[in-house]
Amino acid sequence: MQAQVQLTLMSTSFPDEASRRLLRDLAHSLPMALLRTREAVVQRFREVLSRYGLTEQQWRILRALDGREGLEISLLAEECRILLPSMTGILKRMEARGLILRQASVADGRKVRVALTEEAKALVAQIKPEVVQVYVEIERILGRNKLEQLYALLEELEQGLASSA
Amino acid sequence: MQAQVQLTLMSTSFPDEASRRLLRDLAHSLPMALLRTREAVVQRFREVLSRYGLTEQQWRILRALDGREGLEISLLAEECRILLPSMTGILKRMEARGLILRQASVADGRKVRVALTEEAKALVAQIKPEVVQVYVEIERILGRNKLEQLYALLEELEQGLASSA
DNA sequence: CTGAGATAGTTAATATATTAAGTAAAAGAC
DNA sequence: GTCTTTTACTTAATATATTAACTATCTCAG
Repeated sequence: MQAQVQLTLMSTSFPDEASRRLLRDLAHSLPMALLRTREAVVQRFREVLSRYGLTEQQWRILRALDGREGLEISLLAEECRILLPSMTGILKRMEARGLILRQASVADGRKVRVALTEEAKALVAQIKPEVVQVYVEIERILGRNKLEQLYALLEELEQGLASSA
Repeated sequence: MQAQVQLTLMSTSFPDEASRRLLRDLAHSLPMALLRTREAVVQRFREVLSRYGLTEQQWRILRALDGREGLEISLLAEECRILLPSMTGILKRMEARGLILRQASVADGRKVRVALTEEAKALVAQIKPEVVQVYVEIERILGRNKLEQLYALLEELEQGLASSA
């Protein structure tokens, strides 16, 4: 079965319908499509964030912590989809800049909670409206319905891949 | 107008309908949704590619060069959505491993064309069927219609953002 | 020609991503 | 209560992303 697929793929002369469609899908390339669109979207946000000396990842962390008391690093990492080794460095830089505070847990010596400083909260409040404007533009481009549709499809695929893992 | 939005966003007590929807969209976070889905998709491909000691980026380059005589580095970079400074390092590693060849252009001393070695072509032929199987699974999860729908929405948003840049 | 720009790539510096190891504290097994 | 395993992070090593600066051509106006 696997060998069959390989064979038809390697002989490009007379591919049957099935492998022709697979090849077209391959040309589509879902990772590339997701990358290109994400790149285009993120660029808009980056234009805003870079004026404040923030990276996209730092903004994700600011957004996740905003309006909360604090969060364990692991939970924060999970929510922001940033791996722990990356978090270590990012939080170090954010702490050095005075955007976050760390406090070790008394109950569990391994856990560390991080929270926004007042300065960071003010920064988030200042940036948020500009970020909202980017969303407004995106919705203007795609329309509210299609945007919701896109969210739904992305979610469905993510969940499907996760559950069949 | 901008100040208006900011004001409603900062008073979380009684947000009106518009800002409430904007905040929900913000919680959605399109970059995060694209990231999460892409992460889930790419992980499947990475399981295959890592067995061959390839990164996702290197695979994009292999795929782009496969079946062609060669390509200028700039064009390759554009097609693979990899920035030139990154390309320099990636191509260096791929050349060291014997996957690509470089040849300076005679017509234009600045340009460099890269092409796959025979070894690389054989590697691509070997890996391709496994990659196709990942696509088969993705299509099984989402269904062909929804998958095409997803591609279309991603494309439309990307184009929209590009043209309104 | 010739000098001002534009192009193709690389180098440099900093920030993240990814995988593997390592460390310290906590939870469980016995 | 020790011993093993798990958990929460950090460190290390390598690969890539991003922005800026630099080099060697090339192009083209004058």
